[in-house]
Amino acid sequence: MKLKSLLTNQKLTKEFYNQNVLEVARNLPGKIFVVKNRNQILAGVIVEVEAYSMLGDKASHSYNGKTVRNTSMFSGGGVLYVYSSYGIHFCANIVTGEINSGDAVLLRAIEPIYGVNQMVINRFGKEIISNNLFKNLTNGPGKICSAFGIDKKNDGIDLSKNHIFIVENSELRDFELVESTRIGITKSTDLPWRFYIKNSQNILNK
DNA sequence: CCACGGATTGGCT
DNA sequence: GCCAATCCGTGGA
Repeated sequence: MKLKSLLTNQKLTKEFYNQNVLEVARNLPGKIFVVKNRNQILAGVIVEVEAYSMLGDKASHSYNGKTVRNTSMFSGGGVLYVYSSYGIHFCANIVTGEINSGDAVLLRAIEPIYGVNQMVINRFGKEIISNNLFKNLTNGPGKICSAFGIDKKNDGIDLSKNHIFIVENSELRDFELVESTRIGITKSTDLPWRFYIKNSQNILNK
């Protein structure tokens, strides 16, 4: 995809984000996540997500209601919710639904398409040449934030008004969406709220 | 005030 | 496959 084409693709709308969290989660794979900095574009195709909901989902940060950490989950569809994980990493979520929904979609894996060199530097602190590196760059929620330079300072931003956003994919090929239970959690493990693109090279635990 | 554990990752066995 | 790293939000005392 040409860079010009990518930047003229339409941003996902408030109407899209305001849908039910499962509807958004099923439709985010294939879309393009973009971080636009002063002199560079970092972008990739979303290939794996998980839905988290305040309602009936004990694994969700919002399950027990609004707190200091999860405030962004109550800010309405199209807001970014970033939290620190294990004190070491950051994870990024797309808030869905209306104000106070407490629902969000976790970005679990992305297939890089622009700014790969910069992502490598962001992740490893230096340039590394390796064929194997590409698959390992953004195939996890903490890795995505590291590669795209996302941290707590980006928590609560509106995806429609900032340098971080998601656009339609004008060159998307047909793909099969796989539904499964979520991974890395200990509560509500029965909910089939993980969605990923079948045969993607950028997903662990297929 | 304090103790606990987690929506992860990477290194070592 | 197993486990340490590392820290802060959260909830109970």
